[in-house]
Amino acid sequence: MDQAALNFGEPEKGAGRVRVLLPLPLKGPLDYSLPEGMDVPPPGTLVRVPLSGRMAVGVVWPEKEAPRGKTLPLNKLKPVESCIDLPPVSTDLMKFVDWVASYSLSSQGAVLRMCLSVPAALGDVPVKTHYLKDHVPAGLRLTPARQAVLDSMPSDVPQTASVIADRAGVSAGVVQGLAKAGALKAVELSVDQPFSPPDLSIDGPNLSSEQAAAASIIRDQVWQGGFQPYLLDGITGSGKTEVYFEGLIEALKEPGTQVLVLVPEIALTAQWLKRFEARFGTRPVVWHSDIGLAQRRRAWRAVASGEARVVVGARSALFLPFKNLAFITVDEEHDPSFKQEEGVLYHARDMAIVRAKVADCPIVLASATPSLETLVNADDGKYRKLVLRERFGSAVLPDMQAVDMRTSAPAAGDWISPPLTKAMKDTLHAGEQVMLFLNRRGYAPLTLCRTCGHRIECPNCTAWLVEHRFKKELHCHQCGFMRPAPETCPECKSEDALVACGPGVERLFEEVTREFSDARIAVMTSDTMTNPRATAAMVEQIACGHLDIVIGTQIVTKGYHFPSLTLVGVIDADLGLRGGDLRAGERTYQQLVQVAGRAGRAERPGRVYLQTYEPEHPVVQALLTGDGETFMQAERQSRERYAMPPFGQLAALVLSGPVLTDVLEQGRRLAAAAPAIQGVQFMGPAHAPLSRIRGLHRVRMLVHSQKRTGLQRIMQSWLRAIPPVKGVKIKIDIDPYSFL
DNA sequence: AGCACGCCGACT
DNA sequence: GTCGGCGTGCTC
Repeated sequence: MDQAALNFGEPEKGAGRVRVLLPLPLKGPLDYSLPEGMDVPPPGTLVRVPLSGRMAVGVVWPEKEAPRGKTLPLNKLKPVESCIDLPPVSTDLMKFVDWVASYSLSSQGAVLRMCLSVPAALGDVPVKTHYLKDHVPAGLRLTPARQAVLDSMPSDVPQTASVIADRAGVSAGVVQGLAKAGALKAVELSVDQPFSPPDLSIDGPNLSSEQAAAASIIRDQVWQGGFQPYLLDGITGSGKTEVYFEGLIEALKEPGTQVLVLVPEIALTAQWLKRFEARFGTRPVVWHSDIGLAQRRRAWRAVASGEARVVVGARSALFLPFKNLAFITVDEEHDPSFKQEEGVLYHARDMAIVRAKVADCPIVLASATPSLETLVNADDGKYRKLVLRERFGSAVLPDMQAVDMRTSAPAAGDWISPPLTKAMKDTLHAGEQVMLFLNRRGYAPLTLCRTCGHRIECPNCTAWLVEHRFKKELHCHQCGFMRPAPETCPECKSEDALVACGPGVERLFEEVTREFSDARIAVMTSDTMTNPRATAAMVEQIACGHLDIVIGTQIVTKGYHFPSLTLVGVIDADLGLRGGDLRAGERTYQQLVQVAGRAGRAERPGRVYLQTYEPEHPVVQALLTGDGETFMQAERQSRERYAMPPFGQLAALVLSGPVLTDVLEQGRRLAAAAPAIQGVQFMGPAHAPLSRIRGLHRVRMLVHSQKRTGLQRIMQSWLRAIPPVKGVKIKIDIDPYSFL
């Protein structure tokens, strides 16, 4: 990550002219004139401006040293319509937008769009009529109902008619009648209730000496201020959360400060929020992709005004308009979901570092299984490392064992080996819970016709349709296509010839139901946990022991804590290794450590069974011996040897379009124009592993630089020179994580 | 992202 | 003969 050049040009005077950045993927800011009598709005001001026949909201952008290109004459410019009555966007945020845009090679406007992704927040906030007591006019007929209203109303807190009526035990009409008669005063109040500030006086739990030491270092840094990243490397159950909570508290002691906690989307659970509430006496401001429109507006405005002191959010929360950001935490920093794979492609963990640098504040990256990138930065001294080695309380790490599937094979058509079955029986006997982990949704990943050999594929993608037997449907996990599960082969019309191939969690459910007929079983996947309420209910059921066996995809690896769960069975420990991309080993190791961490968190020791066909694989060995350090050291050496990230840098190009020959032609042009640069290799074009998605053909290229930084410039000058092929889109992915 | 302008099918 | 399909292209 190139953190150089966070410099910013001084604002420049241009008479009656302002540059406005719009939240659109344009080349850069547009110029507008200032109407007669309007004060020059300072950079950061939100303005409403005309744009090809409509109104748009933008931000007055600082002038760079030299305005590139030709400037339009003042009289050709459209005037700014008005300034919006909201606090101006901070200089920090503008620097951050510029930085992210130039790092990710996307337009500033596309990045700004992530900051202003709340159209509702920029308009007027809806109001609701509230009522207060007024002087009762002479001659008012005071019926018993009216009297009840006046008696039950507080004298100073405005309330809505329905609340007042409820409390008085009358209908809302009575309240409106009183208001009409002048006995009540109407006040229009925003429907957005303010967030209550965190309570810093609540006593925290007693910290272990290790936790206390780490917390005190973070607290000192927060108190002192200034940019400094920390790696908080603590095994599962070591109480990392309590440690960074201490950092939050220290930051919040200063009036007006704000703190941000970034978490993987999926980890924003009711359990996490409950924990927060216990420590701070209130809920934090929550931000993620599917909070409702009203909540979005309320949260955005509260962040912009400074009222929101603590924000917990998924990666997009990085782009909120903080006024005074004083501390950032990235929890589970290794989590691959921090990489944004659509639109502006960025890694939220890396951009959080930049955000902290711009805000000049400390940042903590927390994980039980830190990414190699972060470990290297810590070893290089860029990040300070804090280590927690003890599990909190009396909990001990689970006992891991491998099941060699070559010698302990399950019965034909089954997926659970005899040793794991036995362990499950013992665990259930002891009144404890079992979790089975299989990172595959649905019943079976492939449906095959025994007669003609036809494989049922998605019509739009090069991908098999996955059977979802609970819903009696076949789904494409790439594009969302679905169709009813057929009875006969769609190709040869044979009856009873379709067979499901390979396991999925639903199939596992079938097997478990058969083998453990009186066990209470839950399946946890994104298909069964579609809304937070259903999720919370299921989690509660498991946590209080109403379920015996949990079968889940990666969704179970994050954020949950089940006290009587003592056995974890990993159905296919090799699954993640097959893709063979550069981080396959690292990612599988991290994921399996995280699943294993679900076992035996309370006083009961846990056991983990890893079913594998390759027990001697370094990942499996690292898990069995508990020696992750040696494993990551080996990973590090191999990355260093081949100058792979973070020792070198990668950029991927994905070309896509409806006509394959056009896409290939674009690839050929790009390859032909690739510059010869020492230490930089251009690879491809080649068909992408997923060669068609949503009907678009895909071709990939990869650029590899031996140097750690600076690939952007090379990419830019290379791509600028290429004539575009119509109907072909080019996506640039700096620091790619997906190679599909 | 909108909203324009711009060339080819089913309607009064 | 028109209304309108959404395919490229521009927005100060």
